Amino acid sequence: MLDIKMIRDQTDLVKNRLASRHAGDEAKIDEILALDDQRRTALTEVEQLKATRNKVSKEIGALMGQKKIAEADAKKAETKQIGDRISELDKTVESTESARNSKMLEIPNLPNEKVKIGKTAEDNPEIRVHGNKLDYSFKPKTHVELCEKLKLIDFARAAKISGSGYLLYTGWGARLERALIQFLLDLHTTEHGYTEVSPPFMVKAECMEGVGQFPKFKDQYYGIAVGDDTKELGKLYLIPTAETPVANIHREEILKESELPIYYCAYTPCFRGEAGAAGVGTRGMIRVHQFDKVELIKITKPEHGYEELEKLVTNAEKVLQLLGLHYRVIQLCTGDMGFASALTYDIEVWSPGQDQYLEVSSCSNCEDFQSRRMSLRYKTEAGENKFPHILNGSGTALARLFVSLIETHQQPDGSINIPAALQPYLKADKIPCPA
RNA sequence: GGAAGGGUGGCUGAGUGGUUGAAGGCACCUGACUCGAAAUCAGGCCUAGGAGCAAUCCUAGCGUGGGUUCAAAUCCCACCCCUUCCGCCA
Repeated sequence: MLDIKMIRDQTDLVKNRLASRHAGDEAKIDEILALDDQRRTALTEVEQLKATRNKVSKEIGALMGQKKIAEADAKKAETKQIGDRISELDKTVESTESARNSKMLEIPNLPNEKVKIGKTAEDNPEIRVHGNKLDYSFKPKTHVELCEKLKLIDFARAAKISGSGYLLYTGWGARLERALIQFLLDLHTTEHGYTEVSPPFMVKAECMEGVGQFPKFKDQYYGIAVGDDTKELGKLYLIPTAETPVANIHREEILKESELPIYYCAYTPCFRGEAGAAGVGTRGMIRVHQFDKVELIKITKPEHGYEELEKLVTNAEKVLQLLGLHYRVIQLCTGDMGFASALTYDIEVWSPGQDQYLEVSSCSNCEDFQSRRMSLRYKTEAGENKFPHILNGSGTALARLFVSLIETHQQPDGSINIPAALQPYLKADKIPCPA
């Protein structure tokens, strides 16, 4: 969330930057300020009353010690009334504070000043392109055709057991998925210096809130119940990305400056309701309710946040380079950025079968937006507590990577060539096409 | 799920309802002593919110949330977590 002090002191700046997202959030700022003002008025008064009560209570203690019971009783009567007023004001402070905080949780992050002002994905600037679209001597098949022909995925039976939007990997398909996970984790841990973690796949609501998924996008995620116990429903949620558990690892901690930067990478499945997205690009593996992903997370000092983001993007790109895939890097404009992000690069890999680019990685610096929400700080050498920058990036999403990989490397005979970097993991140099 | 025990500052560990934000110790920081270090001595050393230009002051916090009281780490209630044992289980 945003710093309430910044909202107070630089109101116009905050409003302008929010307005650049074209989401109408700037209108909520005045409501927040009004509540904040009410809260502080009540707080100032109640704190003065409490100071008085504390003082008198001590005097009562002293009088009791001297056995001056009558005088003590007189003072008790005096503070009794103060007590009533205090509990009244305490309620005001609490209600205005909680109303203010709820509203603040719905305000997205401010775009960094480097971000291009724009409204939609049309306005996203392209940063760089790697490789180019291959010319095929035959009409390239789509990944759906390839998966069916090579029996990599059984779409029909996945739908039978779980409904639409789920994948049943089979045979070479399952092996390829597993090989990719292993390849990605090895790359990031041994080449890029990340520490591998394997987190829970279910988290508390406060973790969802910590990274910005709650409260605004609650209807996008799966809540878990034990059996039919509805009391349990809503206590835990299936993670939509490893970012959720991993970014929260150090929540409510004060790290030492010397511990930063922290680099984590994690493989997890990701669960997304995709509410409202039905029918939009839902063919095959492009948009599903469950997919695998290797995620990269960094916790850094604010002054290093952006150079670390550049490195993170490079780390994700390395995956695509090693797999021989054509891709481009774009920067999201203000109107297209996610809720928590201050600056985001998307990496889109080319899919010959779809004849379009597919987003396989989104790398963001959320600055201190998430660390404030989860109360993660670090102590500087000077003894000051500061909020670190939290960065996340896919390194990369698997389902779409799978799509691009098999479509790109398909051969005229229907088989799929495996790039050299992946061969040791799959223990094969091609996936054969059954007759 | 059942039984017992336990949750106090970075760690350890006291705490009869009333100068206890919290003794003592350890660790850490600053200064003194020293050529330097160790030892010793003096001081400092949590977090959040609010007022103030500032120095500083005030409020809150002893697992969490309620309650009793003029006053709660201390009494009452509920919940959470940890340890051990039992049950169940991949």
